[in-house]
Amino acid sequence: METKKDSTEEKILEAAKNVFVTKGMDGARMQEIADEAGINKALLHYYFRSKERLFEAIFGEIIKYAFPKISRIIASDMGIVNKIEQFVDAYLDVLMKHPFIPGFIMKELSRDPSTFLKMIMKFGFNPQIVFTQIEEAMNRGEIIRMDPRHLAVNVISMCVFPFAARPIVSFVIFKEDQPAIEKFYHERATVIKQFVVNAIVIKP
Amino acid sequence: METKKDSTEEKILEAAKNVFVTKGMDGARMQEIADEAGINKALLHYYFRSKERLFEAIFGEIIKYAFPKISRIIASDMGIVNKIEQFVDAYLDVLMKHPFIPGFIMKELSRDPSTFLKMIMKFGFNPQIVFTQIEEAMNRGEIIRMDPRHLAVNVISMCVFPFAARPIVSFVIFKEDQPAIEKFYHERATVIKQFVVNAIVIKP
DNA sequence: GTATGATTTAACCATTCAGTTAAACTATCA
DNA sequence: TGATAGTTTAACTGAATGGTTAAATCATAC
Repeated sequence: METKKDSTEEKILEAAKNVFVTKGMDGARMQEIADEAGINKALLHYYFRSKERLFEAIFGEIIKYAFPKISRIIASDMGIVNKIEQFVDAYLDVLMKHPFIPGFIMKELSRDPSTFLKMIMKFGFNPQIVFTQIEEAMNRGEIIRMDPRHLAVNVISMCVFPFAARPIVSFVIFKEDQPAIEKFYHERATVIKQFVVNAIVIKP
Repeated sequence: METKKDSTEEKILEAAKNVFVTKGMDGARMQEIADEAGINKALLHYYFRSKERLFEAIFGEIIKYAFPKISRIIASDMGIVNKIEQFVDAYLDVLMKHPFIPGFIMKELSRDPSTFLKMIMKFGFNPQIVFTQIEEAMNRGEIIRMDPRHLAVNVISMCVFPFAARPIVSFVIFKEDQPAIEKFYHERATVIKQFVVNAIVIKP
């Protein structure tokens, strides 16, 4: 019984993810989720008692992706430039696989900040570690002087924002030319790394 | 007779903006808007017949801010580096005055992309102009070679994203230390300009 | 074959919410 | 004074929606 994972439950989770991600908690309709999962409302409630519970299931799942084992990269003891490059690669990799995450998080963030920030705390990464490391590199003259917090925000912005604003980017720049869009997003990692290195690394 | 602007209507618009901006179209409640405006639901419908109409009024207003007279800067014939710097200054200025805009747009974008993209079209700025100018500067060896579209996305990302993700930034980095947050956001323009110049300008 | 759990059907309940209505009240203007 | 626009109060309608329920059906295992 249920050798892999219960197929219906997975269908529900998949459908719920799609609907919640595009419509948000408020906009999502249980009926729509049921339809998309190819079942009926009764069965949907049979699996997940309430909309609230279903949402939390999805939400937790997504957060796990959003703040991934990148902590490990951050905590590692490699050089800062190397570390930034690995961070960008790892983060872009996650985003390419789950491009809807930024949009979803932005939406739910203002709706209910408290539960969200609680979630973040659980992953409790300490940015101070990176900030200190950046400052040391500056003192050694490896990279230019700048507020480490601004540097971090710059890097993360360039990684995340294009996914949050994907519809605008794809419409304004690419007129919905799908293959070109795909290509563009695949190039992001390389471009960002190059851009950051150019901006901060001091050549001897 | 309404010498300035009808005070009640303005109270409504102000209240509606606040509610729509934090809750989104779906999450917003007419009752809440009425309460926040210090009036009752009946009067609210007396001024704006429906939630739709009220939302559209707010939406149009906000879009006007979001895509401001920056077009003029883009179309001007100053040098590209200068132009980027002026763009960043102007854009950050708008964002500092209306910091809620990015979050709002992100939310409503996935809910109803069509009406939104229609709005954008109206402002019909042609990014191709800037792209061409960037390429010319590259050919003259003023700035390094890179896909102009990536450059544009990088700059805009660094400008906009911190506002869209403001709650996270202020929580993770600043632990809600308001004055520090304010200071940080005021520094953004200078930091971004410096960062971009470092990244792309070729020193002779 | 029968028991059990999964699934459907379809009706239903309770609540929330946008929007309406009518009546009364207030202030202002003419 | 009386007309008029703005405003309140309070009750209501109607639709959408989350959630429940009971009975019927289907599949599978025992």
